[in-house]
Amino acid sequence: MNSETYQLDETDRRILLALDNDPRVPIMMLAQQLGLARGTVQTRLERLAHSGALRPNTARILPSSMGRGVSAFVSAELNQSSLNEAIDALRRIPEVLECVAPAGETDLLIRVSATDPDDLYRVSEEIRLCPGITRTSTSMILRDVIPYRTTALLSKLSGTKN
Amino acid sequence: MNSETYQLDETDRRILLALDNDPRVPIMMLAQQLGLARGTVQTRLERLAHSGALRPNTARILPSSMGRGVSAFVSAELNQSSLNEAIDALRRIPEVLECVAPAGETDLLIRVSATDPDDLYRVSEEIRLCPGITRTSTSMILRDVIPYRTTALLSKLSGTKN
DNA sequence: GGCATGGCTGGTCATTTTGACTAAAATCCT
DNA sequence: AGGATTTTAGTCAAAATGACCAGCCATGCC
Repeated sequence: MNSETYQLDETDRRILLALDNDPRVPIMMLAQQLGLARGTVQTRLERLAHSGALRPNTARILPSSMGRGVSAFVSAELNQSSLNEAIDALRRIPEVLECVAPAGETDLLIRVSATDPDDLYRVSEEIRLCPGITRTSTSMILRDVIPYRTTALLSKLSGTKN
Repeated sequence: MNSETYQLDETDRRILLALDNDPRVPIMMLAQQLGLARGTVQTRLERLAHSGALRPNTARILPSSMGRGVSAFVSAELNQSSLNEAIDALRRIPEVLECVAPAGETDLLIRVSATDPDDLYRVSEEIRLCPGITRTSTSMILRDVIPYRTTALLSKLSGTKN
């Protein structure tokens, strides 16, 4: 179910783009707006929901609306042997919004959010204390220049066979 | 409309958490599941939609489902005077999914996605050629350890006054 | 060529949901 | 305490939903 990710086709993309503003528009509106039969849209929506191609809905929530006005990237080096413990520990910190493993010197790049600089300090301390983490370096995000988006990619793909 | 971000309250958070799996559940189900009146949920949903607290729906789409299996962070240094031109140029590259300005040596941290390493090279070239960008350094994301989430934060807040 | 498959269409049906609107009760704020 | 705001619980007509269906058209396979 997770081995090969579901690939969106042109119709999926059109539906998703049409849902961009309001994910709750009635299926019939979608259908006529896209020139599809209602049943088709209904089927696609159902399929999409189970496809694993979408993050959970709460991934749409901006940290700032939860009183977390301060964001930062924490890069961490770690004791390679205890990677999994470190990840588990990180997962248990609510302020850890995201974590990736990049190639290069830093082993983990962690995105955190906090209420204020003081709180940010607390969170990065908490990260530093995770088992297996040997060194961290925090850099605050000064500005959210382009917020996460896929719209441009979606549109680019549109008009292509696949 | 953008100066002060809307702050979610406890009810908003409960609604959003309940919507996490399926953003299209009927309002009545939500209402009875949460022990609220239908009208309340209806009002909150409408308010939420206009609050600016949520990213567009397409932000839920995983790049992998668009045939973009390769992700990377590109850090860029730039000629400070032409910041805005650089940003505009970046915005016009569909593969640029996100961009933040962190404190520290790198001026911009850019998240990109590509179909394969070759394509990634092409994209980073395209970034390097943006006006005002003087130097870039690309590091591929080997693993998506914790995908973007706010659920933990939402739950943490629950049970608090605000 | 002939056939099965899968997806889309356009139609039906009974049931449920929606949006808009009440008035009254509860809650919040100062 | 008093006013403002929110929530409740109720109504209504109109619309959407989910679950069907048979027909049609591509596609791929033997």
